[in-house]
Amino acid sequence: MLPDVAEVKTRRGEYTEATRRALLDAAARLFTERGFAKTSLDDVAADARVTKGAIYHHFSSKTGLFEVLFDELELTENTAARTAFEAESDPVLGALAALDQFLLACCEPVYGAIVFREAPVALGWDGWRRCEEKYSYALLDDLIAGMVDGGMIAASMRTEATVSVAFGMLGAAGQLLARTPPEDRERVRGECRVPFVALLTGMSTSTHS
Amino acid sequence: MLPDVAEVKTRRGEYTEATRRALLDAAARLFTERGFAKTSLDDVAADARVTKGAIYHHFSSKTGLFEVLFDELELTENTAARTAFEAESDPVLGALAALDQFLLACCEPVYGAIVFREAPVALGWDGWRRCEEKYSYALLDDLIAGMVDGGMIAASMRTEATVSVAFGMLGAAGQLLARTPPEDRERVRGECRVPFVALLTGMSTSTHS
DNA sequence: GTCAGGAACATACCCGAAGTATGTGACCGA
DNA sequence: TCGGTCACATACTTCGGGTATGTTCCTGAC
Repeated sequence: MLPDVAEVKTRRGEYTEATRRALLDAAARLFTERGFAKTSLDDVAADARVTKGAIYHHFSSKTGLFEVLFDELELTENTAARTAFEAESDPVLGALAALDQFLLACCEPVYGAIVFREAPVALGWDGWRRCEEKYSYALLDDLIAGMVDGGMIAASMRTEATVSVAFGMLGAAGQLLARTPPEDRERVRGECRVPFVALLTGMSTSTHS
Repeated sequence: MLPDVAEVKTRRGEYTEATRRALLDAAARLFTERGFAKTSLDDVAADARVTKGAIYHHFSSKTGLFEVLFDELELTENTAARTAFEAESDPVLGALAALDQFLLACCEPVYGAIVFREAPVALGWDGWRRCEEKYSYALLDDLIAGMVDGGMIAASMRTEATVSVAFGMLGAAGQLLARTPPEDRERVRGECRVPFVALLTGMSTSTHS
């Protein structure tokens, strides 16, 4: 690593952590701008002012690098959404609060691009789903369970299919927002809420199949 | 091309069409089994008993080959779904008929795998969406328009966001079905219908945002 | 104090796969 | 029959992910 901005000489660990951070930041930028497939590891390394050796020292592979980045983003966002959910006493209001938190996060360009646009490409659909099982799938499952236990929706809704389809909705909304020019995001975000509200309404009234 | 099974010597055009067909069939098989990324063009060529030169003679690139395959599958399926939709006089029943046709097609392993599992990987998310605009997006748009015009749902539903989110639902259901072992498909297909019915129900009753 | 050892990278190389350039035989119209 | 073009095959280039190895610096043990 070129010591061009190395004013502070502290402990070694801080240096290596800085390198790791620089790599993750560079990857986030380039993957968001050019896409995962069209970004080479040399590009990422150059952007972080290191070489490819540093990448393979800190991460297992290109996919591994992406996965760490993915986990970072999804952990913070998912925690925020879960917090919003649990802050409400009513599960339906909690679900809406979590939804709003999610849609808001998708307006931030990096999150939507990495988690919903690039992740299927980088990890494959199976890998993507595997990674999401800790986050969105788990949250959706809890969310639906809460509404079922509260008697708001029918128990027949608590299936893997419902969770998958709901996740598909979130993904589509996220990608749409990530692609929408900033000046239109507020409007589109409101429009995205509509089908979710309709789904919740339909779930609570329809007890038949 | 090795003339090992060249019993019938007919016109040249039929030979070349047979080669093209063989390439598309081989691609469909291998992309479905191994995935797009893990299938090389040499593999496809070998499976069709030709070489890579034949591929680049008939198609523009690996992506181009996939796109032709995608268009073929999506054209037939989309036509069937549209036919099912237009056969019903009531738009809501028509939408359900189209949905059932779609879910049924997803149980056929090639369609679901190519159109929903591999397409985002092969074409990137933007390219996928671009290709789908002719098919699923257009059909969903007409479908929603029909329900709005018939007064079944609020006009506020007719937005790009609703179409996108509905497409995300279909995609998720399709991928789930494509991944589900054959013996469970019937059950899962029924479970997949539930959130769609709930969405339609919710749309028709909720006139507020 | 020094010396072994490992952490944190850099450098050089390998290899698979997409894409390209060129060769070749067969057919077809003139 | 002869030039041209179609329908491929063959040989080559390029690019990028991954690996193997070198190098420097710090750290801790004696």
